[in-house]
Amino acid sequence: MPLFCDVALPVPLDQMFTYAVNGVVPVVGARVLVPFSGQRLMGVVVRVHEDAPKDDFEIKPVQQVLDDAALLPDELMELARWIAAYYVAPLGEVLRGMLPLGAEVKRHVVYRIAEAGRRVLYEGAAKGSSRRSKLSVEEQNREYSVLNYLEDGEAAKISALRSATGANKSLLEGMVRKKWLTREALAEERDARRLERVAVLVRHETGGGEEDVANEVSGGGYQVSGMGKRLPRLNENQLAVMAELAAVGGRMRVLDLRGSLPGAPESTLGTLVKRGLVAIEEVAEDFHLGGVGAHGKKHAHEHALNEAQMEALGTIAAAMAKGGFAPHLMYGVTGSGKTTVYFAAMRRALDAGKSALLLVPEIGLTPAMTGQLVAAFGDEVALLHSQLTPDERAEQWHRIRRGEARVVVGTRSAVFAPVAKLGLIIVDEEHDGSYKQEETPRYHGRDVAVMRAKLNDAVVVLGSATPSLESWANAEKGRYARVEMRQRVADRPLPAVELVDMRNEFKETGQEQIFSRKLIEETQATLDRGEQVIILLNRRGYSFVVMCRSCGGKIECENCAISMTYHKPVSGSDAIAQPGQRLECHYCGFRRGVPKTCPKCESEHLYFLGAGSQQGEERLQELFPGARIGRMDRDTVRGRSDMERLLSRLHAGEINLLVGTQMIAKGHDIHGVTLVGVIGADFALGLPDFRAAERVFQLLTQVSGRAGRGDLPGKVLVQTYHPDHYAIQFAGQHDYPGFVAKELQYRRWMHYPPYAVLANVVIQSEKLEEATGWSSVLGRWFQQTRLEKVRVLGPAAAPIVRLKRIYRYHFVLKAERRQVLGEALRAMLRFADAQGIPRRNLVVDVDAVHLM
DNA sequence: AGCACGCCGACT
DNA sequence: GTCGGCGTGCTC
Repeated sequence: MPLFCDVALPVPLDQMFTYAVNGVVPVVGARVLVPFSGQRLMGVVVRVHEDAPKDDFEIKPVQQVLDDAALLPDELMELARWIAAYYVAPLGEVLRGMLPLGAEVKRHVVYRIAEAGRRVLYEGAAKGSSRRSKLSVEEQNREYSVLNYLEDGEAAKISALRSATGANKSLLEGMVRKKWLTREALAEERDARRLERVAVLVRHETGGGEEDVANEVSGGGYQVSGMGKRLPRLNENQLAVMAELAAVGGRMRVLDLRGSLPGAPESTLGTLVKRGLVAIEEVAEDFHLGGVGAHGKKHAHEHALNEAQMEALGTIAAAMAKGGFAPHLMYGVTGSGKTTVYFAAMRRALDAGKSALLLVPEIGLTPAMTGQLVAAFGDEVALLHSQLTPDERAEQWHRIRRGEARVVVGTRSAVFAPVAKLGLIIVDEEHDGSYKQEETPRYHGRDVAVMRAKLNDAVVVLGSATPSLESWANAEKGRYARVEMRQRVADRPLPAVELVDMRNEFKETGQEQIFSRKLIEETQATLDRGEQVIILLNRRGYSFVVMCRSCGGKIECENCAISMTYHKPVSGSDAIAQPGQRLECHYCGFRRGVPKTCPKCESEHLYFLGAGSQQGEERLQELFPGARIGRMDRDTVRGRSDMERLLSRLHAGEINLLVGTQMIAKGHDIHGVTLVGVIGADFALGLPDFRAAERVFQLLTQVSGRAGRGDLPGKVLVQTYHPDHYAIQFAGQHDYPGFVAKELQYRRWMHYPPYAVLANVVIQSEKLEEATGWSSVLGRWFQQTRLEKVRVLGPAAAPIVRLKRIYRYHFVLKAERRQVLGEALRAMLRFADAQGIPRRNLVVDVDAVHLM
């Protein structure tokens, strides 16, 4: 009986591939290595069966079965299938996102000498270099030495060839094209854990005696003998290394060895290895909780819970005790102590023998929370965040899979953590846009969390001070139980919010200023009282538009239809066109110098518009020369440690005035802050985005929440050009329910989520004609098929019509029911396929968050 | 996506 | 005549 297995491969193709099983029969959920279009790929087995495929394509055999048990449990396989169907994404790509094990299968290319290569080697040697060749003599020599190196017929990796001959990839590829070499792709399994180098003393038999090198060295001998031959004397450094190794029993981590002998040069060990006295072994590193310091915070569970927190915990705990799927929406104002409840609920889950998952937004994995987690859960916690290397990620993944970590905290993809006996999932700041993955598979971490809880009969808690309208509507419909905390802890008041009408400010002062008189005045007063100020200036860089006075054009990125942002050199002076300054595209990263004249009309009258955080900082420095100013944006915070440093300086009071982009709005708990200034947060209200009001409301509320978290009450000043807009008004009154009621009304009228399900379909191509042509082909199809109960808007140019050199047009599909939407999308993809529109040029984004 | 294959212009 | 650059089509 022939056996076949269907394998999901990480390629953008909506199908499985059938392979013949030879030898080991893989189980569903195991990884296999298979040949695929001249490559070797890792895939996941989704079905094992005996049905020979009808179509006669060549059935290739599975090359290697990598797991003898399912690496992904049934439950996660089911979740993967759900995601693939829901988000109209290939299952193989979904699975690739779930397994962080890219590190385990290392793909590499090996080269082997070919017949033609041998001929060149033997005949060409006499002929000398070909005159015809465009290559330099040096490169020809290099090619020759590559052939020489490979003469024995063994395959070699590029790294070996590079170090032996100095050949680079393009040289080797050139030789493959000339058919001098053949190339093979290999994929081999590797231990996922990080390897560390250990130095080991090599034992040598010395004559017939029992003595070995270690004894001789530690016994004070100055001569080392090996294999009966006398070796040259060792120098001091070498002896020190030998002695150190002998002293600890002959084995030591290379890292530690360096640490204990700081004086010895790096090369010493290498010399000893060459002489055969020391060997280097690579062993899997023991687990280290990478980079997590103990941030000596009090144990979270030691905090006494207040009444509202107890009630919230009670509801969640009761649901856990009862068992079964139970989704909750936890609406708690900023500063109401949601984190404390999360921790207590997670503790309950552990106590009940279950495990718990806490999802946080990208920036949310703050040092403070990390410290609290370690304090509360010790080494039972596994952290999965964006800054782990693939190896570290895999290491954490395996710890979780083995059941060593029952509390998992992480960003979006942590929702796939392979925990057993899942009892509780918490999604912190569930409204946060970073839960949406902006590449295939375009899943929403929050929604996947709810689905996973459902598949696991677990409790899920979506927490926020500004819940998404989708979640709020679900609570209204009774699908989610509601948990509310409307008071701040310790009865602290929410900050008073004052709006500053910038239109009046302009009328009265006659000039455009970043900071209003009111904000300057209040800032000064706050600093004078020894308190701290946070100012949100929601744009990076110095000026976000460079305009030409003559033609009115803006300087755009070469690759994108986007204005470039001006960044001042760090130690800049006031003068404008100086070297070192640059324009930067915040979408593709393209940089250029600042031109002297307009690229379009050559006019010299360029001017810089729109203040970003960099300019804000500079202005603040002028206004408050005595202030200790810090800036927090993507330019000053690159890694977690930068954020950590800024926050701890803020905590310590080393900074008393912090300016930054929206990353300052998220979750930080700094007690000395009593004034928050908000600049340009209402800019988004002018954008053609149906979620603009929701975003602005969330941002205002979140940043306001940074004020008055200590003993002193806080105040918020919002500078706005839209003081009457309901998002601004309701945010000023801390009236989330009021805002939601109004916004839901608008969404209902406009048939937008949560009253409709929506998908964005982007048609993209580097060639404008392709993008427009395919768009109209699809547009005509949509018109003709008149899909039932689906509204189609478009085709239209996407809001950013060109991004990274790719032209983009889009449709927005709206439907009342999800099923209908999914069918429409699949029908569209089938049509597109029949029309020969390549799948990679179509992006389907179900529940799109940005319609960019 | 990534790879092989094949057509075509450039160079000798 | 080769070399190598890129467009096309397929992948169990």
